[in-house]
Amino acid sequence: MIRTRFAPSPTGYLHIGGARTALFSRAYARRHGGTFILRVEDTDLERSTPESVEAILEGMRWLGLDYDEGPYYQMQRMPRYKEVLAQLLASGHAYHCYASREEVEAMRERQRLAGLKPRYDGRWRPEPGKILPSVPADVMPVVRFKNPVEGGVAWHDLVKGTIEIANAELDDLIIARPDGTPTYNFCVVVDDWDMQITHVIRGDDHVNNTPRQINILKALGAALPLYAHVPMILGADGERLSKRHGAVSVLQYQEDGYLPEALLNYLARLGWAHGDEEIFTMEQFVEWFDLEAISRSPARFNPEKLLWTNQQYLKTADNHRLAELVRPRLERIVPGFVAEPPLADVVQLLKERAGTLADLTEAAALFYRYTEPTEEMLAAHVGADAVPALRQLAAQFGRIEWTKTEINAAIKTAAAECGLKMPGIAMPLRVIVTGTPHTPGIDATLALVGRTAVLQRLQHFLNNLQPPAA
RNA sequence: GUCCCCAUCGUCUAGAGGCCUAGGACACCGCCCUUUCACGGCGAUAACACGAGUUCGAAUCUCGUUGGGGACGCCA
Repeated sequence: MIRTRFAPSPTGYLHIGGARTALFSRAYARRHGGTFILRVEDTDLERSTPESVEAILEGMRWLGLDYDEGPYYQMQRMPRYKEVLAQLLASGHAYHCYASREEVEAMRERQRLAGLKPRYDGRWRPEPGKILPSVPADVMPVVRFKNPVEGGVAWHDLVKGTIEIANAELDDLIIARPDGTPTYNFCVVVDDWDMQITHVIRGDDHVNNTPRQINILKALGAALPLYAHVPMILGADGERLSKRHGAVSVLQYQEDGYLPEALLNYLARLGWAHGDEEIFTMEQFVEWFDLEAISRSPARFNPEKLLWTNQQYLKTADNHRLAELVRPRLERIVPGFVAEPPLADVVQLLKERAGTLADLTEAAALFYRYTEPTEEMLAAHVGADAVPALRQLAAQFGRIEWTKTEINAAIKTAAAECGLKMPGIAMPLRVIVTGTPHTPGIDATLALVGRTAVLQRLQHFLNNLQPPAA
């Protein structure tokens, strides 16, 4: 039975890198009928906040990344960690270290200066026949894991292949602070062990933690999970993705008007591919997903392709769903918003031309608030030769059946009778009725704006025409 | 600096020795469609980092170089 987990630390929002890891982790479990677990790694009291927990859960919810178990919270598992800690101490796999923080930092500084990798030198590590320094009275010790000195650690990474690291590269890491609270590498091990995680799927930045965790697992006599390290997401400049590159929070994309399935689809394609497939459903993704197919090198985040992906989803999204997504946005920008014409109809007309819900909202606003065309706009688009046709239409529009087809017919007739080509009449109408030169097809637009408003605006324009200079 | 990992169009990628005069997608450019803006259709430009091997044959295997990313916390 396959069990995977997503283990974010609540020190900020859910970012897109985390979301992708969660997506992969979940897809792998689903693919194999396994269990996907959410575990909140909140042992950093200084930085973890309940707001972050909520933001992460909210992000997962929005994306539809549901889980089968959890959320588990590490802070609620303290007794268990302390128990295992005592076990490790008792078995001689861990020891107390009284070196002060300053002392260790000085040690690291010296090593760095000497061109070495900064490592704890094991001064408090007990060895047969070794005499330890005398215990200072005023220092509370940390607990260090007694890492093997000889040999190395190797594992077959499911995305990267075999990785091998010499134990000589590792040092005795701190697994508990002076106050007794356990640290990350230790909690992860105990959790993965207790929760019987079979596949640890996580970001590339954890590769270096893996040998340490394997060593602790071995000291505990625990079975080793399989590991899969997925490459990082980089910004457009190839640097590690950060706020500097624009939105990194999943919820920011929600706010910017992206559909969750579009974001997920884009994220899935970042570092993973199934032949030439670009747009696919979550079901297909789960069916096709395979850890071995994940790319081994980091990928750059490309906002333009995300936008395109979103557009693909917008085009085929259900009108009523889109209407409900656009409604609150419209309410924000149109005072006293009333959904007449029906939002679903407006959305149907506009969704093919929008990249985001924000675009869609902006375009839809045209049907719910009217801004009179500026003088410049009129000068640019409404020639004197259009006036007769406009007069004719003002009369005609009152009589016809108010449908796209009838409106279209009336416009064509008026244009023909007044010797105008389509743009010669469509543009003036567009500008006068909507206040903007960019709208969908004029017939469909007028149909939705409604007969009353169209006639009123047209009449208003005609009434205000300056009489020709006599 | 030390260790780990990586390397195909600008970007995301297909490619697991001959199917590759390297395919798809985004972006960019051009043309078409057109009632404006879009959508859409068609087309063009564009890549196997470099150098040695192995092999009848290498984008695909090996080594090196260069470049990039990650890690080196009493953060996770």
